[in-house]
Amino acid sequence: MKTAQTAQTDAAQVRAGVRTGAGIRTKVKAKRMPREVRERQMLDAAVEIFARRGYAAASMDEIAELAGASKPLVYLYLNSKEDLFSACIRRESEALVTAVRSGIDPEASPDGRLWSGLLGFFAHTAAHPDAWAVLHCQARTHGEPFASAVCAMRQEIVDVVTQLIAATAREAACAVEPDGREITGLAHALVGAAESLAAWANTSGDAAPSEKETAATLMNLVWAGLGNLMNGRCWSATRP
Amino acid sequence: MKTAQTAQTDAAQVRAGVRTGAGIRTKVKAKRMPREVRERQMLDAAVEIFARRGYAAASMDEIAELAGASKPLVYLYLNSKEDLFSACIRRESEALVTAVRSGIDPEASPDGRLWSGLLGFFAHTAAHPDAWAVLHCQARTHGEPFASAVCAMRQEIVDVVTQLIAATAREAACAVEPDGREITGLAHALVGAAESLAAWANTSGDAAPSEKETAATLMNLVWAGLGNLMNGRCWSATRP
Amino acid sequence: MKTAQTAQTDAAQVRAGVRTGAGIRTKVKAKRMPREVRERQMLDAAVEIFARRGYAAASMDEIAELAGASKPLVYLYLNSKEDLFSACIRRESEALVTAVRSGIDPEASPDGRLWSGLLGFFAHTAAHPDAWAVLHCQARTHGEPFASAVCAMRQEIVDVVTQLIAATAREAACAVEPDGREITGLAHALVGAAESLAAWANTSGDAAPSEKETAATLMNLVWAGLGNLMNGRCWSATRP
Amino acid sequence: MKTAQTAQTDAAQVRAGVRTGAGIRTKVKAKRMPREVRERQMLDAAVEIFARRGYAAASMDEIAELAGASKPLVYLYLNSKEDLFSACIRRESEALVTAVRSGIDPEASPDGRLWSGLLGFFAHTAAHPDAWAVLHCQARTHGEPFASAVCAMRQEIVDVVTQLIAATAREAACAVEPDGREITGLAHALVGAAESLAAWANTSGDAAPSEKETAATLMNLVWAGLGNLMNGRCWSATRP
DNA sequence: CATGAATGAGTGTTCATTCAT
DNA sequence: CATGAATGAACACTCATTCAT
Repeated sequence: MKTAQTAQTDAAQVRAGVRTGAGIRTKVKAKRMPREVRERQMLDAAVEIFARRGYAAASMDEIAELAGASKPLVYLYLNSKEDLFSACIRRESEALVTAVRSGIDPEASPDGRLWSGLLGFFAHTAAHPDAWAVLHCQARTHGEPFASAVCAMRQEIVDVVTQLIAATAREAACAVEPDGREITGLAHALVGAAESLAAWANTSGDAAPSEKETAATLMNLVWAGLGNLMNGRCWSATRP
Repeated sequence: MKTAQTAQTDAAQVRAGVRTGAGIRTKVKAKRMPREVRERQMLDAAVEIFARRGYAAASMDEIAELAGASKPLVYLYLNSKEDLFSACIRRESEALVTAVRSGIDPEASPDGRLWSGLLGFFAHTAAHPDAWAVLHCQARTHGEPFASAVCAMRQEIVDVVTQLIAATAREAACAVEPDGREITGLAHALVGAAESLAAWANTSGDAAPSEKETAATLMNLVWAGLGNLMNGRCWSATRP
Repeated sequence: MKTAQTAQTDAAQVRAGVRTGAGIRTKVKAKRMPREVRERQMLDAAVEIFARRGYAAASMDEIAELAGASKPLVYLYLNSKEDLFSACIRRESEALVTAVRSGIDPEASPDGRLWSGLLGFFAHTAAHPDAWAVLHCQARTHGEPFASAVCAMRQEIVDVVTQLIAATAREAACAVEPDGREITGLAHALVGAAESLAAWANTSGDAAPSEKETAATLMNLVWAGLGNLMNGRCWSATRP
Repeated sequence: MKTAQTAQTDAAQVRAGVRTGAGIRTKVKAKRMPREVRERQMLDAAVEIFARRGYAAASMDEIAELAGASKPLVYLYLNSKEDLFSACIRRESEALVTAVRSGIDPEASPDGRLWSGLLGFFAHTAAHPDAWAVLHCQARTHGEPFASAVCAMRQEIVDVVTQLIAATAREAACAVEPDGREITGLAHALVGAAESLAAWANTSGDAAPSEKETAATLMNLVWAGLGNLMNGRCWSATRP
């Protein structure tokens, strides 16, 4: 009977340790699993390899092996190396944006909302360093289709931050309504700072700061400035 | 007369626009130039191609063509792809550090010095986006020799910023001596914010803010926070 | 019917004669053959090209084409030019040693054994002139790994000859035990003479002597001298 | 004044030790020498490099450097790598044939003439191992023009030996007039044996036998057989 | 004639991708 | 669907050769 067979096959699942270069992950060699699952495994493997080797140096052989699938199957499901890379970027972009969005507590105070958004960002990038490496370092340097996908994701985050800052301004009934353009600039600066900190934290090895520390560093750096700006107080270059 | 004709032909050295893939630059096809000049052209071309395609995907053929030289000549002068990449990193690192250092007016006040340093960094990265892409995105993801070279450069800039902040702290007779690790984090955040702003400014088309405006945005965002930090005042998450 | 047509086409696999440079061999272009067979074809082609052009001048392209396969397949199976050359040497060495060994009738008299050994050596080198060219001319002039492999093979043959001569000496109850170094020299002389005769026979066209005649010529030339040496009788330069 | 200048230049002749790979020779860098001398230096260098690296792997740069001349001059005098190689073969072939011919004492007895011819051959190949390596190993494996040049040289030597054997037969008033074809075969065998012994002696390093020893080995091997043949006594395969 | 800038043509090697079984 | 045979197209790198100065 099919059920019994499947059960048996499941029980006898081959679990083999694989070492690919400095690879540590364990490859699960199981036959006949639903496409959805297989595809996820392929994307997992691809993200890992792309992060480790870079887009161009990553080999489809290695990805297929790490995914525990045959190369023709990878092509059947994901068409080409480019499409595979695109799929990685799409999945990881969405995951990151979701993590940031869902980290924000809409009931919190303005600074609390910014804080929780940052915390979501840093927690996600710390938990998925390969994904972050792909998005931050690989995707932007390998041709238009990839770069613009990442750009769109970035824009989404910038929008979130922009709305956060605008809301802050409104709630503070601030003296000077800052213009939209300046707010967008501030959002870009904030996101850039966060990205840079995330990359730094991920590559700091053992001495990496916790997500809370990283987020606090950034809040310390910018919150006072944001508050000043909301009240029309500017730093002025006394001696340009 | 033949002599005159030849002279004329020589004088009217062929200047042909070339399009290599998405290439836009104009290649100057001039034969027999001193090694120094050719080498600079090669580095220029290499930086551009490395930025556009990434280290691994960049082809020596394309670099040579863009440099207006043949591949063997590139190898004669620069030995190998690795060496060429190293040479790019070295040259661009030094240029960037020099730009930042020489932008700082040592007579200025602490905030003025930070302002002018940012402005220098900013102006340079905006003027040489390819160089910055190579340093920031490529060099760190392609093996030790490159990564450490970039790391050294980054450290120099962080040092500059660190000294700036430290000087600020001293002049402010600040209550709390900030620790080195936190300063490094702040420097990374600053650099990331600056980079992001630069990219945003570069892609804003007509409405692009001037470098001074961009730098002012960043100063507004961070100067107050830096001041607070120097005095031991932190933002605290009231509702974590 | 389409099925029938396809079947026919499959059955009538394209057999095309190819001329590569001065190539004469007929290449069999058959797709999808077992690895073992393809590998043998590759080695055949490699031996031919290495013999014709020399190790350094032989191109993997030409070898692949003559083998009726693509270059990547050659690399998949044989890894590199060096490994391919090694494989050739190994295969041909073993074949030659086997030919010599299996040609010797252990029941025969000493001279009969030498005769049959020569005949075996001779027949093999005449039948596989490319293989002999690779072993004799190429392998020794291209670096240690190759040289020592050929050296080992040569030693095996010298050993065979040595044992033959030693047996002769024993049976003849010879007066003087010849030293090993001299025997090695004699073996080299014999091999050189045999090789030279083989080449001469090969290029004599219609008037070419049979292998047996050639072998007889050599036996006539050396047997008496060998017998003398075994008995301590030397030719002496009466007038140096 | 020109004379003074030249004198000065001559006095300041650069004498630089060069190390090319395992190279040991000392390069004499002298300007303005007669073409004949320069050409000889070039051929010397070429023979050395061709022997050390093989024809294909030898680089014109290295040859020019070892010859102490500029590359364009090498091309001016010798046209191309092929022509240079041909010139080497021609010069060394002639030298070898001359050495063999002039070594033979026409007054000597038959065996004395053979002996002295062999001695000349072995002495020359031992004194010029690079030349012999080029003739024996390189020239025959790099295409028709070279192979046939060497073949012609070889034929000259075979002719010399053939005449020697024929003269021997005549002088011995031998019982059976051996036919010309058999004598030619014997000559080929002899020459091949000598070649093989020369190569062996040259590659034996420190333990290399002297020329007299080598020649004696060969005489011991063949003289008795030759004598027998001249008298119609053949070895016969008792048990073929 | 030396110097050194310059290159066309080719080398060994790799990899994404396909297809028959 | 896994297996493995098969390849087109490219890539880094080298070298004999030329020519202006």
